Amino acid sequence: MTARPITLADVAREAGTSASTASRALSGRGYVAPHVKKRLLATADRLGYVPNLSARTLKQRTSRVVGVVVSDLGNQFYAALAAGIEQTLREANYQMLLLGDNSDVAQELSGVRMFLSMRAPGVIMTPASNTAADLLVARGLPVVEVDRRLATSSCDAVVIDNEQGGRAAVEHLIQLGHTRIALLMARTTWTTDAGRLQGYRAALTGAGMRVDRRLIVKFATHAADTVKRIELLLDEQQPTAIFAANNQLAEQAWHVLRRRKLSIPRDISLVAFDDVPWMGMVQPAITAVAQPTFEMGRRAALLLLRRLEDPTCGRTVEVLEPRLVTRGSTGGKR
Amino acid sequence: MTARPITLADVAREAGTSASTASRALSGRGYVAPHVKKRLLATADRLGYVPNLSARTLKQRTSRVVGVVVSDLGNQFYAALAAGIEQTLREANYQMLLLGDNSDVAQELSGVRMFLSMRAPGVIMTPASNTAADLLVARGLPVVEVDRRLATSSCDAVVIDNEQGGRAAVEHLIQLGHTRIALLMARTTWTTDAGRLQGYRAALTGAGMRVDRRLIVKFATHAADTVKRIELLLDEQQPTAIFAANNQLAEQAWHVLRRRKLSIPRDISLVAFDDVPWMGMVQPAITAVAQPTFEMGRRAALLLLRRLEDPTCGRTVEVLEPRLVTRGSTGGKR
DNA sequence: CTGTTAGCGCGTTCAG
DNA sequence: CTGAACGCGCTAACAG
Repeated sequence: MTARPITLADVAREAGTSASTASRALSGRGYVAPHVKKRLLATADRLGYVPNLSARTLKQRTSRVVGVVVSDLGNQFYAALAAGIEQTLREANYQMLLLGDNSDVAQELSGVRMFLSMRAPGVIMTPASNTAADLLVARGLPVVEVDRRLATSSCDAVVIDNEQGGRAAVEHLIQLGHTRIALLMARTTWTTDAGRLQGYRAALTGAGMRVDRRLIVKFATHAADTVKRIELLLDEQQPTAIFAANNQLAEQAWHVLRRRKLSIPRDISLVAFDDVPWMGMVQPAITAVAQPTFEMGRRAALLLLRRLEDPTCGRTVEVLEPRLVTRGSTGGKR
Repeated sequence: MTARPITLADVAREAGTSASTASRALSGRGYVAPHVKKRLLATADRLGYVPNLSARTLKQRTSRVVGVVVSDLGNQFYAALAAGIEQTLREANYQMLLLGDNSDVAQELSGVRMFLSMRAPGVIMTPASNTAADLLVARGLPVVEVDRRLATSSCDAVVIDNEQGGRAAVEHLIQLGHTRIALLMARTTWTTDAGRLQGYRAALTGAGMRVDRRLIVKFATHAADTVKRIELLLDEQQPTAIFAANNQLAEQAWHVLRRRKLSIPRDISLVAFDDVPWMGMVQPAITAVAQPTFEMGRRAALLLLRRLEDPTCGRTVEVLEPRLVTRGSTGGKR
C-alpha cells in the first residue's frame, strides 16, 4: 500500500496545465496567471503534494541544507552552539543537518563527505582536524569554523578570545594568593587549548611567577585514566588551585575533589573554562569563564549566510569576549 | 574557481569504461571484471569522486538518511536518546538527520515535511502531536515513536513504563511518611505525563490515601510563570514532598527550594522523573527515576531497521523498565 | 503568460 | 562481463 508519492506532473495534469507552469506556481518564481496559480496551489494541497528535494537539488546543483558538525552532541556547550546555528539558519530559510563526530577524525571526514554528497551549499563545523575543512575548501564549499580554527586554508571563523579568558581565570587565582595553580587541558592541536594555555602562562609570568611544567597536565579525549592522572597530580604536586580548560575536565576534577572530601575552596580552588548549568547548581558554585555560546552559533550562521550571498566577500574572523563569572569555588589560599 | 564536481561519467571516461560499468564498480553490485574494478576505484579516488546523493536518491526513489526529530536538543535526555539512535543507525550504514522541534507542532510538521521531501526511508520521533506521525504513516513511511506515543495510526514504539516509575517514586515518599505530596507535571496530552500521573494516583490510593487535586500542578512548556506557580503551591498547600515529572520541572523546583533556603530533605523532599547528571552532583543529590535513555534510542533504531527490512512485520511496542535511584533529596517527614 | 524541450547524475534494464 | 539507452522529478531556456 506504499502509494507512489505525488509528483509535480500529477498536480499539473489534475489542474490541466503543464508541469512547467505548475513548477512556477509552486516554487513562486516565474510568471503565472493569478487564477491559475491559485488553482494549482489548491490541487497541490488537495493531493498532498510534497516536492521531491532530490530532483530539485539535482537540477539546481545545490541544496538548502547546510551541514553542521560538532564534536559532541551530548555536551551542552555544543548543544547551545547548534541551537544558535539552527535558529539563524531557519530564519533564513535554510535547514540544518546536524552531525556529531565524537572528536574523531574519521567520523568527521565521513560526515563531511556526506555533506559533499548532498550538495550542501556550505558547512559550519567545530573542526576536529584540518583535513575535513581543507577538503571542503578545496571543493569550493564555504566553510565556517566555530569555537576553534584548524583549517590551513583560509575560511571564516567565530572564536572566543581564549588567551584572555585563560588569563582572567588565572589572574583571579593569583589575586587570591595562589601560587601552585594546576592546569588541566586537552591534548589536542586545537587553538582553544593553545590559547588557554597561553593565557595561563601569561598570567603567571605577568605576576612574576615562573611556570612549573609539572602543574600542566594534558588529557586525551575520553581517556580512561583521566581520573587517575588528576589524583596523581594532587598527590605529587599538591596544587592549591585548579584551572580546568574545558567543562568536561572541570566535571572530572570536581568529582575527584569531592570523592576525596576536599573542601572547595578551603582546601583547593577550582575554575573552569566554559560555564554550563551544573556549575551554578553545585555547592559551592563553580567560578567559570563564560562563553556567549548561543551567540557564537548565531554569528557563525550569519557568516555563512553572508558568504552564500556573496562568495567573493572578504574573509572574516570574529573574536568574541569571554566573561569571568566569579562564584564560590575560588577563595583565598589555605 | 568553484570547479564542477566530478561525476561518474568523468571517472568512467578517465578510466576508459562506460558509466554503467563505473556505477557497478563503485556501488559494488553487479558484475565487473576485478582488474577493471580496481582501476575504476583508483581513478575515482584520484579524481576525488563523491557520488551525488540526489541523483542516487532520485533514481532509487529512497535514501539512506533517516529522519529523527526530538523535542529539545538542549535537554540531555533527548541528547542521549539521539546518541543511541545515531550509533545504531550508523552501524547499519544509515545516516541520522537530527532535528529539534522545541515541542512546537508547527516546527514538528515542517520537519516531517522535509523528511518526506528528502525521501527518507523512515522516521524516528518523540512526537509533539499526532498529526506529524499520522501524516507520515498515511504516506506509507515507517515511523517509530520513542519516549511517548501519540499517533492514532499504529506504529512501532519504544517507551518506558511511566506508571510504574511514577508509582515507585511516590511509594518511596509514602514509606518515608509523607502525606502531602505535590506533583509537578507538564500540561500535555503526552502518554508520559498521563502515565506518571496515573502512577502517582495509584501509589496514593494503594496506600489508602486520597488524591488532593490542589497538589497537582500542570505547566505549559517554557511558560514564564512556572517559578511563580511553584512558589504559590508551596505557600498555599505546604507539601512536604515534591514529585517532579520531568527533569526540567525538577530543575525549576530545585531552584525555587534553594532560593527559599528550604533544606532538602529536612524541610521538603524532592524526587524527579528522569535522571540527568546534575542530579547526582548537587547537595544533597536528587532521588530520581532513571530511564535507560541511550538504550531507548538504540531500540528505537533497531525497530526501524527491522521494519525497513520487512515492512510487513508485526507491530512492536517495547516497554522498558525505569529504576528508582534513591539519593539524599528524600527523607522522613519533618 | 504558457507549453515544449532538454538535461541535472545516477542506476537499471537489456542486448551484445 | 560490458555498454547503450532510458527515466527518476524537477526547473531553466526558449519559442509561442
